[in-house]
Amino acid sequence: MDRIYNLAIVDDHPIVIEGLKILLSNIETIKIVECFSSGKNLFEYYDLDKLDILLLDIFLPDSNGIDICLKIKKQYPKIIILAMSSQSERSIIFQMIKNGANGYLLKSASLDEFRNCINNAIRGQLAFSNEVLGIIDQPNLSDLKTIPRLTLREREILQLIKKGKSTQEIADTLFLSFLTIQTHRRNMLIKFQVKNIIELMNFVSENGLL
Amino acid sequence: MDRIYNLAIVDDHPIVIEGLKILLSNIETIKIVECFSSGKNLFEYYDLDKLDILLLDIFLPDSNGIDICLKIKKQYPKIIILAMSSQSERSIIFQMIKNGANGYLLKSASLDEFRNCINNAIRGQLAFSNEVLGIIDQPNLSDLKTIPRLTLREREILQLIKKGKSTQEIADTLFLSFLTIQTHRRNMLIKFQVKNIIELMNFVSENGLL
DNA sequence: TAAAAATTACCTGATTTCAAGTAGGTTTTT
DNA sequence: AAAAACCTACTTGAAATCAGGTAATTTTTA
Repeated sequence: MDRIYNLAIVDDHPIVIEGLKILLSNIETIKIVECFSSGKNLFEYYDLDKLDILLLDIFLPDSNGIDICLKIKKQYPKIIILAMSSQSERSIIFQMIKNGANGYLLKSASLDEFRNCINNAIRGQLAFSNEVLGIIDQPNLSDLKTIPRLTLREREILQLIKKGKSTQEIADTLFLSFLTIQTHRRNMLIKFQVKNIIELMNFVSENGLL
Repeated sequence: MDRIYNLAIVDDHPIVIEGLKILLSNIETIKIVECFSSGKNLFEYYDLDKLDILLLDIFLPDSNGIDICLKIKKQYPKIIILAMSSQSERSIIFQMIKNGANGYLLKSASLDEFRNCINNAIRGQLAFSNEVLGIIDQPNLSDLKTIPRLTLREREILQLIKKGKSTQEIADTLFLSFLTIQTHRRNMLIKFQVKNIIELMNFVSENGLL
């Protein structure tokens, strides 16, 4: 447990990198070897196989942490990947874990949480910041049951609903009967088990449909 | 120009605050007097009139930088306010300037940009980070009309609407009459000139209210 | 302290959405 | 070719939202 871990950061916010540097300078077992501002920069790095830990932002200008995580883990399974994000979308957290991430922390986490998560991840645990734990804790049925997929028409109608169009307006733009649109709306409410359009919109955006 | 400027930071990301501290430690004319993690914490501060500069995050847990900026500028017009955000919604930038902000910088800005903006703002200039300048350049008519701000109650109700709650459910959770909620809903539709809740939700999220 | 804004709550009536069921025709899959 | 899924469209009726107006009380601001 005495070895020095080589750590790299991927984040497009220089100010965040600066903060992380300070934070990590207090941990003697860690050495920051490189900071990247995009996924491209990361993959261009010549010495990836020397890395032990990767702090990975989810939202990046040219890519996203979810895909990067999968790619890195495939090639270098030993690298410990800690996902960071300022948002806490439930499904993103799960996708990240599914892709092999060793932890997930919100940028709003305290400095202590950051330190703890990094240390725990080194010890081989799955590490989450407190707020993330809270999100994971609430068992969400939608994690278990497969998400029904949208048909072509449904997607089309959903896009118009999202723009704030009423049933009548949708019927007019698609040259369909008002009643047909009503049926599609109802089918979607049933299929996604929600009780109104807003819940439907939430479900759709949370699960990246559309 | 030799004086020391008292600076405060409002940001709910400890890691960002840490980074800013380091960044600002290189500027001799600036002294960080306080860091706040929410709008509430800021307004509870006893010594606001001693502040010269405020670095203000737009997205905060309890409020938003746009409202905070207006309120601060009204009471303490001399305080230099620099808005920070990780997103670059055009209308938010303009709203911020309209409310008296002295600059706007993206958190993805380089450390030099941060430094320059702060220095320029001190010199009395409107300071923008490069990417923000690019966004401002494309003229857009909808920037002119002021976006009405939400009252406390409205925000509260809007948050419940966003969760998919019906008028009756909102009335129950807030211990108010069904009719009162209806009135608030209607007021919001009128005030933001939209025709239904979905358009309202869109408007709100596009403009970073809530 | 007076004026303005916000919060609460009511009424009436139109419009829209939601719920449940049916059903014929088309497209896709097995 | 049959089965399954999809798209279309209807009926009836309940529930929720939207639109317009009024108004008293409380809080905030000038």
